[in-house]
Amino acid sequence: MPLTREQVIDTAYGILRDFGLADLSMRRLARDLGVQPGALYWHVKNKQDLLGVLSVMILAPAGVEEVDGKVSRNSGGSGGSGPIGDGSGLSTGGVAASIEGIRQAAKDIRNALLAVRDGAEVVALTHALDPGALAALHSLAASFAGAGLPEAQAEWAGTALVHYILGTVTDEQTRAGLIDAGVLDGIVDASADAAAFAFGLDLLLEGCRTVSGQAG
Amino acid sequence: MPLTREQVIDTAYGILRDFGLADLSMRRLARDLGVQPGALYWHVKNKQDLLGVLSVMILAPAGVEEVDGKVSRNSGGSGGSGPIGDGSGLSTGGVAASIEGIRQAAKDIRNALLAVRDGAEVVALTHALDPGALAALHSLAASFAGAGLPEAQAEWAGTALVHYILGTVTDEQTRAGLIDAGVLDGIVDASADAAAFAFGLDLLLEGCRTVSGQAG
DNA sequence: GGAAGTAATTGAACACTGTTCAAGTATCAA
DNA sequence: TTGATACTTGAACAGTGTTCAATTACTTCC
Repeated sequence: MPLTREQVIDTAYGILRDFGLADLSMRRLARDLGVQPGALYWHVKNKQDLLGVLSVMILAPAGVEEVDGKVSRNSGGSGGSGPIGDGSGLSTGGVAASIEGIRQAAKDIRNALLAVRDGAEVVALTHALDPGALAALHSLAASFAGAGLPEAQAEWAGTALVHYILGTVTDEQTRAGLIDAGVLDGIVDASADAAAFAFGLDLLLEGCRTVSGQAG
Repeated sequence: MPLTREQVIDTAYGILRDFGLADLSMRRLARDLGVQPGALYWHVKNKQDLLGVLSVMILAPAGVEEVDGKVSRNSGGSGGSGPIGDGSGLSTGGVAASIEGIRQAAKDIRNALLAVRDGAEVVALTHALDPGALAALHSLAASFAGAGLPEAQAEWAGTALVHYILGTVTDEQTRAGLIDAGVLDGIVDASADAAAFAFGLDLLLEGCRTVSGQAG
């Protein structure tokens, strides 16, 4: 039977997950599928298009679903959802609840990125070429609107958080990759990374609380 | 007369500044110097080494000087320095003064990055492979220690800020590049970008103030 | 069953990338 | 002038993403 787009994407995802972005070349992908490189371009527009699809897959466990253009959050990640996330897409609680929801969403996104090698880099690449293409990031950024900030500021806060997440996790994974390759020595301290991430998140969200309090 | 390392670096800097990272290939660089590509490798270890040097040059206007291993800040950027920056490398004022100094340093770094095409991307690349290689970023991160935060938290805050700066400015420049290339439409609104950056910076620094106040 | 038409794949090529290295050429000191 | 050092060349290696005419596989219709 002929090659399908699904096979191409799944195999690409497997290479990325297990070997990283550097190993995900069109030729390597074709070889793994037992096919010539040109064949891939029947199923996929180009490599960036493929990475875009992979970005969505990477972020899927973070629990954003798109149905008929409506976006709702689904309490992704491991463990119970926080005090928010009723699935309506509209915040029901107050400012405090919103901020806690954002915190949880940020952590969910980080976990999703960490589950795939170079996940953050791939997502950052896709996001750079087309912010708004990734629902998970877009809805995270949008959720600041329900946190007591005026429109412009809410947008700015959202992009700040997205940049922080992608930058931090990209660094974590780059460091892990270098250590893994023997270029850098040291050990990967996952709990330290998690603590550092949580602290930076605290700063942003505390700042958000303060600013929204004084200029609501 | 023979080619010098300085010529190589200066020409590379010129290509980067005027045409961007995509145009800075070793072959293009060699062509501009009227030389074969192999000749470059007598003066420069490899491309990453070259980018490392360029990163230092890009950040130079942000006003960090390295003399005998000691790092001091030199009130870079346009306009007068803030209430800090006495050049001793040690903060003399209180927490508030430190935070204002950090804010100014962050803005200076952003301006330095914006002055060169893809400046943020180049610096981010260098920083990823070796954090601590770039004095300007390192000293910015270190300056949180004088802002009333315990050691571990100060380090986390520093890396958070660095990630925020590099991520945000990389995005600004990528967007500008895409618009310039006609891939994306819209106009570059520099003042909006500056306001967005300043707001994200506010969040981080306000958060820092709050956290340092409750857990000094 | 055979012809027609579409769907999919091949294989080769294009225009690049960073990097290496034996061989050759300048340049300078003895 | 010889010898050594400094530097450059030209070619090659091993890749990269992408395109496209020609070819094969598969399905549909008569």
